[in-house]
Amino acid sequence: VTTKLSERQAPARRRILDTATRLFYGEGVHAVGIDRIIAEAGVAKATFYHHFRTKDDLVRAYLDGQYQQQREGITTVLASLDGAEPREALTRMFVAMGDFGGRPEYRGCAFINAAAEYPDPTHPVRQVITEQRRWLRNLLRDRLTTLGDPAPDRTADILMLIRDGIFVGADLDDPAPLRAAIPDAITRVLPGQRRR
Amino acid sequence: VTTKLSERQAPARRRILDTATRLFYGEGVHAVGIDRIIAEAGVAKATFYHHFRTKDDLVRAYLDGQYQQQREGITTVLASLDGAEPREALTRMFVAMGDFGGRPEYRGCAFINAAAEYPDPTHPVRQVITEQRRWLRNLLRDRLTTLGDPAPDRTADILMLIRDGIFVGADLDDPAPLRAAIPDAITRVLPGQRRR
Amino acid sequence: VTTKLSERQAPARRRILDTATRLFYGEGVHAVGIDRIIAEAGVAKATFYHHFRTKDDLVRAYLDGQYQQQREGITTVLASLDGAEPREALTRMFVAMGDFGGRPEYRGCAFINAAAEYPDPTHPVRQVITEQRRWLRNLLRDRLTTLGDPAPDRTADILMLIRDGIFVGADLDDPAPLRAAIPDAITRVLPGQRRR
Amino acid sequence: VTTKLSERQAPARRRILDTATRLFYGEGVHAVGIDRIIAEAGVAKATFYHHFRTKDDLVRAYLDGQYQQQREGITTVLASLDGAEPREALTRMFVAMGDFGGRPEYRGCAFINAAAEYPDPTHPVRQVITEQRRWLRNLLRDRLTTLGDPAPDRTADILMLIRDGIFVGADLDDPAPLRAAIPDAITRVLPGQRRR
DNA sequence: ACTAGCGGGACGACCCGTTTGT
DNA sequence: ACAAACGGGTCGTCCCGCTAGT
Repeated sequence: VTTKLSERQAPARRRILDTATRLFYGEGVHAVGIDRIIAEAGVAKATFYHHFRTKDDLVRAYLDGQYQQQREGITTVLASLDGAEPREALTRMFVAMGDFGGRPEYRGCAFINAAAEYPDPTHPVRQVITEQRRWLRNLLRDRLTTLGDPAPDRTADILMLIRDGIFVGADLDDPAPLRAAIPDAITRVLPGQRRR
Repeated sequence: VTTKLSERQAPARRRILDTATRLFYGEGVHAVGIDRIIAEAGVAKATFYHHFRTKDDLVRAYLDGQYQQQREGITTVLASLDGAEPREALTRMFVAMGDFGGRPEYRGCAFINAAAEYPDPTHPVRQVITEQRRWLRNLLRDRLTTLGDPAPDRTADILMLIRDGIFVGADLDDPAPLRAAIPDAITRVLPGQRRR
Repeated sequence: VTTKLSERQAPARRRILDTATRLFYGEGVHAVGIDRIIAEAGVAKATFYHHFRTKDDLVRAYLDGQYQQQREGITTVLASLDGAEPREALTRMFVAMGDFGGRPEYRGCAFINAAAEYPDPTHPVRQVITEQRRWLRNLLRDRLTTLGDPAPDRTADILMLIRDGIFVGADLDDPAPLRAAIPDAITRVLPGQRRR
Repeated sequence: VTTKLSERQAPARRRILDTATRLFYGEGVHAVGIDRIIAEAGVAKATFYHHFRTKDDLVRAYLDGQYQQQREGITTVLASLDGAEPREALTRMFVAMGDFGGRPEYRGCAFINAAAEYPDPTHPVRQVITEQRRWLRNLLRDRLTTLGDPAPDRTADILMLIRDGIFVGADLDDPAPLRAAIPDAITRVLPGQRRR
């Protein structure tokens, strides 16, 4: 007569983290209190503090989750582009970012937004952000190296500018023209191609 | 025999706004309470609420100030570049942004940071941000038109990406390589110039 | 070049008292702050505190004014009923109370309402209320004596019940049936008249 | 060996409501702050806001409690008068009101007092008051019908006047003569009885 | 592992009545 | 007549800890 685990609802930790992700991303970290999270996750306070020592721990877990999701997302995109021409693949990757920014629930880059609320660069939360950025920059640089860019570090830095610009602009401006500009931007920035 | 107004300390409103600017920019809006602002500004609570109806009003005033300062800053830079070649002037403008991002007290773009804490796009605070962005994009587009860019709107969109990327990256990454990449980025993005 | 007093708007003290009367009666004493009164009266704070030492002083003045107005009102009604049969005059007086309670801006008896906000029976505000009630009861008793009531004190007490009931009920219940009941109530309560 | 729930001290919600009832009734709603209530109830603020979403919610609960108490009180009185002559029972009921008004801690009618602090007739607090009054009036009318009153609605309206007069006067005037007048008042008001 | 409830105390924004100086 | 100052008050929310019970 006991409910099997497989039939039970998502375990408490998952529910907490999912709820926190939704609320933190949608409304900001400081704007969402623990009480609201536990209420919407349907768990008791003690349960929350059993799984997360403090709110900041939860914020870290939230960003860790975002980091992993982003890696999986980009990995998937790149896998689907396996046969494509390298330059084309890179462009498609940035277009995918634009697509992401065009979704109705889009609310900016979780990392950039979190950084705005955690000014102290030594804060653990910031470390996740730093790690995510390093990972992405390395990925770009490796791709550029493969692609034969004579200055892959430099181009990677520039592509990072574009990336941040996309994530910020898709939130603050009209995403339509911005997304339309992405392939052009990548083309201009990548080396060795005649223009116009 | 009465103290002249000019000799008195900065009037209350100024002190409040200056303090708020320093704290909001340095630590985030939600992270700074009214009590702290009035304490550091050395004014009474009633005085604060005499000058600003609500905290959001103060936030608006803070961003309005940032907007104006930014306009003045860019105007000054452009004035000092009056004789320069248009393409060069534009590059210098972006380099100046990088310089701004290299300052020790730099903490990101006040507008992007504020947007992260005000998710609701209809909020008055967001309107200041929207206005600032429109102003900058128009300025860029006009410059590009003067410069003979065949697609000034498109290039302006791309330059906005670069701008946001600079302001974000200068906060989240090592600003040195980022700043070094700026002239290159502008060169690549601007039209009609042979590359490499 | 000085504006003649006769040309000026209502003097400050009057404007303050009128505004306070409107707001205190309409929204309650505790619910209305000094700031609001001076704003709506269009006077400076210093002016306010020049005319009234404290808020409680203003409340007293407000109730004094209500007291006087009520006396004048009743005096006027009675004067207009000078020739009427005494019993009829008394009835008319209570009907007039009901009429007062039927006005759209009616919000209950100023004295009863004020007493609800000033529980301490020794408070100056309460003394105005006590005085008003004594005055009215005496007036009723004298009328009843004139009218030949063998127990004027007793009947006055009962008529006071009716009065308070009218002022309370006209605010809390539908005033229409209440007002219709008034002449009947007086008839039943007054002595020596056959019924039905 | 664990303390049974029944042996523990009164649960938080009860303590809060009891304290609020005492203070709201004794000093007025606006005059009593949340902080004072939680201090005297010995609960934490979070506990308070766990049980009552806002202060107004507590005020509603306070009046709901008064309403129920009053119903129980009157029901008890009527039960104890079960065999009595109907007219006598009604008189006794009003005498009981007077007794209530004669108690040292008496501070007026909780409903009338609350209405004075909540001018807006659409406010939830007012709805409790309206309900209480409808209930009482209906009870009186039913009694009068039973008693053979040819105009039970009219007499009920008049008895409501008396009721309000008692509750107001017992607070604002000397309760002694007022209480002495009650049986006489009821006699005069009830139909069909020779007088004097 | 999870729940309900409670305690604690600092802090959030905002308003109170009052006084002073220009 | 205005602006500023003052100190404490309003209601409400913050994050976090703890106990008792399932």
